[in-house]
Amino acid sequence: MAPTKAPDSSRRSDRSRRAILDAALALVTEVGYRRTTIEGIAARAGVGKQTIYRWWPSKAAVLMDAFLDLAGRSAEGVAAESESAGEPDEGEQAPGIPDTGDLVADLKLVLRATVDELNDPVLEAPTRALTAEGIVDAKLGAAFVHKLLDPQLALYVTRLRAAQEAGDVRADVDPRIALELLIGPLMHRWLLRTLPLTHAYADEIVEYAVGGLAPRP
Amino acid sequence: MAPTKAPDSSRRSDRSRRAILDAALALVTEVGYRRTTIEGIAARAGVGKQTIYRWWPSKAAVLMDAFLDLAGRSAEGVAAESESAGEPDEGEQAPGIPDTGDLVADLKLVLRATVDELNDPVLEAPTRALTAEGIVDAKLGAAFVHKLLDPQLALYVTRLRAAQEAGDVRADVDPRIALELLIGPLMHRWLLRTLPLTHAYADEIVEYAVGGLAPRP
DNA sequence: CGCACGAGCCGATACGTATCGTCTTGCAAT
DNA sequence: ATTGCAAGACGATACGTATCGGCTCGTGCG
Repeated sequence: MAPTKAPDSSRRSDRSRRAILDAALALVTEVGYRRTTIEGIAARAGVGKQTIYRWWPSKAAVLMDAFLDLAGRSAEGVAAESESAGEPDEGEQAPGIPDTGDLVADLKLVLRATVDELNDPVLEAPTRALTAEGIVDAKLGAAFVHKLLDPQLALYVTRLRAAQEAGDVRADVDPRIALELLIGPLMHRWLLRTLPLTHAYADEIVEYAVGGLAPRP
Repeated sequence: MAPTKAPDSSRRSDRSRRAILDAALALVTEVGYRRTTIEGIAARAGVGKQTIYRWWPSKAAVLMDAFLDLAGRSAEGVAAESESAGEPDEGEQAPGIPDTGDLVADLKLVLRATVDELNDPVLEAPTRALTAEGIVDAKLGAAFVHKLLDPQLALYVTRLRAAQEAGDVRADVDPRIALELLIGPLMHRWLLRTLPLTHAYADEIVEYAVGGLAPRP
């Protein structure tokens, strides 16, 4: 009763894997998550359906891998470009949050970048699809948080810890909560589309939040 | 140019309507949104499929109405309780945020109630399903925000305006942004399940947020 | 008044389509 | 020879539409 016929990953076709990931991402941005089907992905990738079902348990899982793949390549691209470009671009996750000593300015920079990312039409559809799926499916949501969100949040924690040591933030503040004070409102507005998500909004959130975290004179 | 659309709502069977709404809500909490089907709702409600398609355009729309219905009845229940508690004639509609003069205490009360609501197993599944659907489907999301969220948020705006007149909040603060500083983190934690959603968390959010909104001495 | 009559909703169900996830078949690679 | 792969047939659901009698109204004639 072999419960799981473990596929031999050493024999896996990387060519098919990439084609599947690319096709999934393309279809999601083109026709939306609802109307992208496994069969559609297989057809676009020039791949048999079984090749998808062999390696992924669900459409959401495929999209998650595709998204991780995109994030990885995007990070590489930005890192390479930022050397020749004069102005810093968006999506500067890998190196962490800058620490110029000015907490407000640093956070504004990062939150503005996050705003740009969320407003990026290429990233919007897949991100919304994954987030929505994770909200309903606890298992997938946990994977999403663990693989994509937590690493980001950890950057805030280190920056906020530094701010505490510098005396910009009270010592009794929990960084895990402080960070949610910053990105919670951003995500809320983006997810529910209550009002436009702008740089000005990010700036105000930073100012209000840091005001509540700063030492009381 | 819509000759086919115009069911006579005066002849509508309220019995069927209720049965459909109840069945939809029950199925969503029992088997989840994904696996509740229109056919399943019809069968459970003892109703023809066409009776659902006649009055609602989609599964999400049915669930939205079911949810509004639930919220309405729940509000009545609360009103009935508070009546026997001593208040002879309380308005049956939205009670609003209390104003005891202590902004922090008032907000903690309301945010704790919101936490309890979000953790209520009866409300959780339908709320998650509707929110997730709204995140992906902009049209439905707008309806969700307009019918369910905005009325709630308006209560915060009035309370925060009062706080501004009382001098507890700076006059240059936009209440629409201040309110998101409060509920954004709550929703963020609930939606993404990063950490448990507790009263203690609600309290800290209120303290940090109000600290950032208060007049600077 | 009273009672047929027709309009329209209702429960039920058949229908064609879409998508799912599994299974089968050759083929290519190793 | 073994195993992944492309292609697609297959049964199972669920969708949304189209009808079919049955039932409940409001209307108008007697």
